[in-house]
This record gives sequence, structure tokens and C-alpha cells, in this order.
Amino acid sequence: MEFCNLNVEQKKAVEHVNGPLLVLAGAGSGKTRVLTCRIANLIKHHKIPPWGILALTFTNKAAREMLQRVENLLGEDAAPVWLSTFHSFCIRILRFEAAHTGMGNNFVVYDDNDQLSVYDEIIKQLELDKNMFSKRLLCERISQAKNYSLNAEEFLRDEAFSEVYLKVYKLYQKRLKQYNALDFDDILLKTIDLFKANPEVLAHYQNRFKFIMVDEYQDTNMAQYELVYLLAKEHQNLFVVGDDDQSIYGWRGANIRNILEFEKDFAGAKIIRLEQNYRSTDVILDAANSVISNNINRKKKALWTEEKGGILIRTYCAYNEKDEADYICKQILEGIRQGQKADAFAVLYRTNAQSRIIETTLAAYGIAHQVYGGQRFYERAEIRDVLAYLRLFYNPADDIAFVRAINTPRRGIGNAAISALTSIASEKGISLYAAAQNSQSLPTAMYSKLKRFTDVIEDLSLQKNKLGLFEFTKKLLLCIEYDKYLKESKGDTYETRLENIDELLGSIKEFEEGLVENTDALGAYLENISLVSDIDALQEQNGRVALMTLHSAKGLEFHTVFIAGMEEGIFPNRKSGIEPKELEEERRLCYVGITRAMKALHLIHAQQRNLYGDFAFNPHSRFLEEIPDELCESCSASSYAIAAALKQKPSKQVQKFAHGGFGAIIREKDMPSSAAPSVQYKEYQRVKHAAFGSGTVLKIEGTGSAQIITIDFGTMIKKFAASYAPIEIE
DNA sequence: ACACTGTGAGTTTTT
DNA sequence: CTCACAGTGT
Repeated sequence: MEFCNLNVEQKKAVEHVNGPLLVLAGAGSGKTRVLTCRIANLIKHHKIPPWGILALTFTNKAAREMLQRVENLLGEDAAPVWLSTFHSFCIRILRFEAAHTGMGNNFVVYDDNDQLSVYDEIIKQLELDKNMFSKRLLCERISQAKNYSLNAEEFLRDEAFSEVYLKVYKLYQKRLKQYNALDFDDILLKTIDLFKANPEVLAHYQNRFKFIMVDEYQDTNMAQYELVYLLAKEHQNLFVVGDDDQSIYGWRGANIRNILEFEKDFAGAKIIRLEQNYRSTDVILDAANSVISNNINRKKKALWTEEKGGILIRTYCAYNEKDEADYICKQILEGIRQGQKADAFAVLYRTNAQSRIIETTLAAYGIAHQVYGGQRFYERAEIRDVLAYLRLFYNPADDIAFVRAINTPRRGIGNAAISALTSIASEKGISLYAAAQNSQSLPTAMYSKLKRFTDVIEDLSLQKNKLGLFEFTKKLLLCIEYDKYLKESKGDTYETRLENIDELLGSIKEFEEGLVENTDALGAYLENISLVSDIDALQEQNGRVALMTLHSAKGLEFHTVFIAGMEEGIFPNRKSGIEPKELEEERRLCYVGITRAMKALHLIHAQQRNLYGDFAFNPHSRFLEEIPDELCESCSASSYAIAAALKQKPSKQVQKFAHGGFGAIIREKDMPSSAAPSVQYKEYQRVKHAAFGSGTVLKIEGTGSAQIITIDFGTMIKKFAASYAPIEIE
């Protein structure tokens, strides 16, 4: 195609028109380019109407990116292409076909937290033994049943304690229906039900979407597979792109069989392999190929690049996790000194718990960084509080939202009142909110408290339509005196929480401004946030080192990548590692990690690691063994670093070989002063920081390892932990 | 109804 | 170690 610069294989894929095709796209092989160019090609050269094309992705970020690129290629013609995530596609169908679903079009989406609350209720109602059937366990098993097979009941029947699970499952589904809510699994399953129960509806969409494309096909679960199968079976124009070697969500129901058996599922399917990589050096690709070749269950392929050679992979054997973090920081500082931007670096790890020490160490070194993942914005308590109110306005049948809202801020309404309302509600077959409105029969004290709440809600309801969503939410916060509640709640978190609320308001405002007129802003907003994640907000080139789990890193690339915790038990994780199938998934995760790196890769393991307050001595990861020695340059914590970690005085003769970064040998004066005998700083003293250059000491606070010094670099003023920062006296 | 305290579990989380 | 949650005590 004239507007894409494509290699031979990419070109074949882009020019494919009819019939099923699997594109096995290795990491960094230009799969997004292939997807977007094919869409453009279909429209421009084959006169396929844009509204006849459906492209499905897993993340909003991927959908946005693809849409952007298709727009760049096609301009306005791109607008009618349906390009969205599986879940938003299904929600659109379900709302549009509400007449056939029996659910109405104002259902809400329940996330994990809401699900757990539902299971809480069920445990109470069925009087289950919480130690045996925790809400977590129930939620996990039942979600798994819904994900893994299309017949959850049948799946659960094979389980131990199947009667309990079946009972819970049925009650759970009944509750969601009552609350007019769908969980993430249901969004897909209900769409499949809709299509199966209404062949004429299915036929309509089959005829509309004659060309279907799926991104990250290796991550599809059985429901997604079934959905795609149904939609594509009439015309068989199914174009899927994926990499079985990057299938890392098996534990969430993704079924690698879908990609491995694509040719069986769709007769006459062709396969095109994209093996030329445009991201990484030869060294990095050789390492990745070598590791992944240890997996049996895969489609054979090998990435290659025209860019021969490259910096050797650094394996570093740290003394402990602190030394690991120090190593990472020093390498980054050295890179920055050589002119790199902080956002060229990423630190990847297997578990979120590992991020903490790296984070604090980066902060101590004064390196700008950003942690992705971990606690999510919309899961924060204060955010969920406000959302509970908004949800209640949108859908008064949402009992989960009601329970949260009614006693936040505290209104003296506790378990006793909730139980009373629950009996009224189940007796009359109404929602808890409706029960609260009809609670005259309850004791006067209770009734008046409930009345006060429903009055506030009804008052606000009247204003809901007069005000925009942003103004309404501000009014809501005022009416319930939320600020006062935050101030009164203990702890020093008031300011952070208030900031979060401000951020929420900001997001509402921004969302509202982007809406076309006459849209139901509240419904649209609630739907939007339930389908959006933090990683969507990852901006590249934000001037910070990125910290994230290996899972979160999929799809991203960085000049230099550090993988921390390359140890047996951590990576591969001991919770996975035993079964061959799970070990293969860990290995794919390692492959994903390695292939994030463009130029430089550091693999780090620690001899000793503080784990759950105990010392662990993990052998280094088997994945390190799977990389040929000649691709690596190994170094380890010298006795100097060990001494530093032990806070002892180092012996002189070995110190100059500690931590040579980017080929440079860092000498004693560059080592952080935590290792050297403590340095005495004075105000107005001239000092030199490894990354920021020369400056003047402004202030010294505290002593010893807690000492903080403030330095004026002329263009900026920064604070450092004196014992960690790479500062020397000039 | 709420605060406090003890217990126990601690992998990953696109939607 | 450190956080979340459930159960107890006021």
C-alpha cells in the first residue's frame, strides 16, 4: 500500500481480503501497523464500507491508538469503523438490543469490589462458613467457571463442593439481575446469549460486520472466542493478530488454545508470520528466542533484526534487595549523565510488592519516577464513596451502592437498619432504596434517620436535571458534607484524599465537556469509568522512570529495561512454577519482559531478600540459565557493596570494580555516601550531584541516615537523603 | 455504632 | 514485614 512502509510479510497480511487469517506477530514486529493498514486497504482499495469493519481490542489504549492511526491514514472515512474493546462493543450491542435482552438499557457494570460485596451478602444469606468459602474464593471460582467455559453450571458441577458453588452461583446471578447490574464476565456472556437466542439479531450483525479483526488474539477467553466465532461464521472474514508467546493472562481465563488451534476452528485459515523485529538489538532478541524456545506448547517462530550486535545483557547478582535497588539507580544516573532521559528507563518486576524499595531508593537518589498499577484510582475509598452516590442516582436498584452511600458519611445507620431494610425489600420485592422510602413501619429513631437520607437524595434528584454532571457532583459533595467527613476521619490522609476528590471532579468536568449534547452524562460517565484503567493514562515521554509489573509492560517499549528479582520463587513465582503449563506462562512473561528492551537490558537477582520479614535465599532464576552466556556480561555485588549493605567499612582494594555501569567504572567517589564514612555537609557548601551537577547546600535537616539536605542547582532546588544521594563535596 | 486489636495471608489484573 | 479484615469490647 502506498501509505505504509511494509516488509514482504506485512504486505501479504495487509493485502489479505477474504477468508480467515492468523497473523503471528512477534514482539515489536509492527502488528498495529498491519492491522491499521489493512483497514485502510480494505476501504481504499476494495471499496469495503467503513461501517462494515469491526476491530476488537482488549484495552482502551490499544483501541485509541489504532483509531488514531486509522484516522491518520483515512481521515474522515475512518469514523464509521467500529473499533473498540470487547467489552464496550458488547455493552453497545446490549443497550441497543435491549428489547431482546430483558435487561433494559440502563444496567450498570459491577467491578471486582462490587462483586465481592454481593458475595458478602450471599455468604450471610446462605450462612456459609467464611473460613471455607471466603468471598474471594467464591468470586474467583465462579468467575473462572464463567470465563473458562460457556456453561458455568456444568463447569461447577465437576468441582468439589459443587452443590455449594452451584447454589452460590445461582443466587449471585439472581442478585445481579435484581440490581440491574452485569459483571465483566456477564457483559460478554449476555451478548452471546442474545445472539444465540435471537438468530435474526445475530444475522443482522453478521451481515453488517463482514470484516472482523481481533488484536491480541492470544488473550481471548472462551467467551470472546465464541463471540468472534458467532459473528464471523457466516462470512469467515476473520483476521486475527496475536503472539502465542506473549499469552500471559491464562490465569484470568485467556485460553492459548484459541490461537494454537485457529486453523482447526476456521477451515482454510492461512497463517502469516511476522518475525522481523524493529525494536530490539540482536543480542536482546537472541536472548528472548533462546528463553522462549524452552516452551513446548507453542508455534515455532524466531524473531530477527537487521540491527546486528548490541550491548551485552547485564546480569547483576546483588547482595540483597537494597543493593538491587542501588544498582538500578546508579545505572540510571549514569545513563542520565550520558544524556539519556529518565523516561528511557523502565524497571519491571513480577509482583507489586517489589516496587516499594525501588521506589523509595529512586526517590532518595532524586530520580523522577512513576509507579504504574498497584492501587487503582477508582478503587480508592473516597472515590468509591462519591461514585456510590452517583450510581444510586443513576440506578436506584443498585443495593451495593445504597449500602455504601447510606452510612458514608456516618448517619448512625448500621447493620440493624440494613437488616430491617433487607427484610422489607425481599418481602415486597423492591430495592433497598425503595424500602428506605417505605420504612414507616420501622422504629421511629431508625425511620427518621432513613428519612433524612432519602430526603437528601430526593432533594438532589430534583436538581440533577437542572445542573450539569460536574456542577451536580459538586453540589452533592456539599449536601452530604463530604469534606467535613474526610477531615474528621483519622489519619493524615485528608489532603491526599481531597486531592483525589479534586481529580475525580476534574475527570468529570473533562468528560462532560467532551460529550455531544443531549447525552445522558451520568450514565455515560459511569460506564466510562468502569471500563477504564490507570495504565490507559500512561503517557510516554513524561520524563520519569517507569515502574510496573511485567504484566503491565506488555505492549510497551523502553530504551533500557531492568528486570528485578530474577530469582526462583519470585520469577518464576513459586505460586505458579510447579505445573509445566504454569511454568510456560511464567516463561512467556519473561519473554515479554526481555522484548520490552530496545537497546539495553539488565537482569538482576539478589542473594538475600527480605521476604515477609524473613530472609529468603533464592537461587537465581532458571530463566537466566536459558540465556546463552556469550550474550551476557555478568557482575555481582563486590565485597564493597556487601559491606555497604551491611553498613560496615569496606575494604579498599575491591571497591573500584563495584557497579561498573555502561562500561564505565565507577570509583569510590561516585559511590553513595551510605557506603563511605559519613560525610559532613555544611550550609553554603559547594557540592556536586552525579545527575544534576554542581550546586550549593541550602539546608541540612536531621542526622545520620535520616539526614535530608536541600541543594540549589541554580535552575532548581532539590531535596535529597544525604546518605543515599550520589553527592560529593566539590 | 464504632474503634480497636488480633489474626492470617501475601502473584499477575487488559475489562 | 504490612495490610486487610473480622470479631470483640465499649
